[in-house]
Amino acid sequence: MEKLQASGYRLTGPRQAVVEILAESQFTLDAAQVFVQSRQNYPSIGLVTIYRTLEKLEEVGLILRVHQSNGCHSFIAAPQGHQHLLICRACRRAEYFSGDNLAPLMITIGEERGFSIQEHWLQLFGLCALCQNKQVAED
Amino acid sequence: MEKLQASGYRLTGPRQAVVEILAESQFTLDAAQVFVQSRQNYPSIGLVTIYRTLEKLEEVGLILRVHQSNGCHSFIAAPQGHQHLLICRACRRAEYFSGDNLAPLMITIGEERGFSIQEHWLQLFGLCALCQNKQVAED
DNA sequence: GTTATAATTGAAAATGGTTATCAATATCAA
DNA sequence: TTGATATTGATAACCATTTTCAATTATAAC
Repeated sequence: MEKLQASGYRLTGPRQAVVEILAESQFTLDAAQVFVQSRQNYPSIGLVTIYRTLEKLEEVGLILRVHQSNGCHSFIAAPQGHQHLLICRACRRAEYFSGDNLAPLMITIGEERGFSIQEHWLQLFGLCALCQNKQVAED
Repeated sequence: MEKLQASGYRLTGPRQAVVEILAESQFTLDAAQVFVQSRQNYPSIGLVTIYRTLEKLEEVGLILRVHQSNGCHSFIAAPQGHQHLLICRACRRAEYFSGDNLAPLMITIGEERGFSIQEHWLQLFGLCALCQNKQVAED
């Protein structure tokens, strides 16, 4: 919330509710899920406010937008530094990891192809320990 | 087209038009772009047919769905084997590359976190040689 | 503490990409 | 050639997300 305020945004009940939900969640959440959960802390919150708050939280760098194969977006609290996501396809539990050694490859590829590479995007998909003995879903 | 037929689908003019567009494109194309371009070969084609054909081509493995940050999907002819995409943010030119050495990391991460990792997803973004001296767009 | 101002909110309506419906048409096997 | 069935295109429906707008609220100035 401090970071939101530092960016010139006002501190409001609805925003606090959304921040709390995302800060505590171990799962990626889409707008509808954030809406349902935020209502428990702030019953009068509207879905539109969810979208607007998510947009601002992303802008400020507090949350990340996670792309799903159905074209919808989920969100999750942003990590410290540069990390990537490991996501369970069944329950959408998400954990960060680091240690990919992609910098040399990016340099090589960039030189070979004449691209100036700005960013890389890596995500792992699988089943978490809890879901491995259960049914499967999709991205 | 042979692969389409081998999968039990009929060979039709609209499908041929879509396949040709994607087979020849150096860029990722979204449904609307495929629609416009396919019309040049097959003027009566409808947008709905574009969506249906893209769905089948993806199912058969002839094209890949590329996720964009705006939530829309683009498509591109599938590569040989396991490769990843390097995409120009300005013109959406796309090239495949291989050589990421992620297998060891995936094993390590999977063991550490108790995940059974099924898939990894890597994409590079930047500016192609032709666009480096021009304006920038987004994913 | 009050007040003024501008940001924020929620409801309803609009938007835009994608999907379902359905009658007409075209493909392919017999 | 014919018949069964997949495919097509137009229209309408769908659904996540945005826009609009009047009412409310947080914050800064008093």
